[in-house]
Amino acid sequence: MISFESFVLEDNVPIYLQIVGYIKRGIVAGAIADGAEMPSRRMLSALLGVNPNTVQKSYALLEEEGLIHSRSGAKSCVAANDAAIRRLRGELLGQNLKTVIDAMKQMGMTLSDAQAALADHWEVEP
Amino acid sequence: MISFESFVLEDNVPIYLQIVGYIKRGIVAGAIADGAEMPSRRMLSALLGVNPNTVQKSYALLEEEGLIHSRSGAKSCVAANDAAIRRLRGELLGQNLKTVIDAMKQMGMTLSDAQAALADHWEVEP
DNA sequence: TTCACTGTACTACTCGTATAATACAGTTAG
DNA sequence: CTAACTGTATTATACGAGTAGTACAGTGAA
Repeated sequence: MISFESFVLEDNVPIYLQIVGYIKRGIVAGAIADGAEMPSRRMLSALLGVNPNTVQKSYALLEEEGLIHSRSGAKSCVAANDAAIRRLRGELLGQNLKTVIDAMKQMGMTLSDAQAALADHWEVEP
Repeated sequence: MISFESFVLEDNVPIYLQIVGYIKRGIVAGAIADGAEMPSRRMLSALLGVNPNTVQKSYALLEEEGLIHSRSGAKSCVAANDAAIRRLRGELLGQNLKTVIDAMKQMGMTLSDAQAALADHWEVEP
């Protein structure tokens, strides 16, 4: 079962998208194996302190993308083979890096600056 | 005068915050010098294709943080000395990197992986 | 079979974002 | 001086996000 221990809510980005991103990254990392059970919508909403409808919205989005499979009454489970995981890794990496790279370039930084800054901030957090 | 040529609207993040971020990065890069005139709220809103009230919200936020100075009737101007710029650079860099580093770590990447990915994506875009 | 849990589906409400249309007083260049 | 611009303020509307409460049928273990 996936752990949501390191999940922290951020401001200015929709909660249901934060949940989707967290689960996607968990799938890429292998923390959630193919076929594994997902926590129920009610349980996860209680754990995160958000509304059940918000988690439902996240799960519906994951279902649309074919990353989880749900049957009425039973727990949802992960549906992500190796090909899907590879595609997902590239997608997430690209999205995350594009924002930072654009910002750093606009601030006048070079690739060397960026790599130095990345190394500086890598081990700072607990 | 600062150029908004490379400004592109993103989804899922408030427009007025995107504008604030763009201007802050411009100040850090030196593209907007201390004392320089800001574009008027009406002109910028027309240029970006957003509502004047949205730009007003951005400027009000920058005013609150002491990064611009406005007098009724005259154009607003930048108020950012070297100390303020240094503080701003560290602030923006930390915010941007924290999100990416957390995401990469959750995906199971090492610092080497991250630096390689950063280099891969650095020169891809026009 | 029973019963707790599951996914799913509603309605209603609050709040922040964004737009729209004005209005008014201060500034500044012609 | 004047006219075009400026910042500032107001009211109204629309939409998505998030919360709250409720309901119902399917699933699965005791």
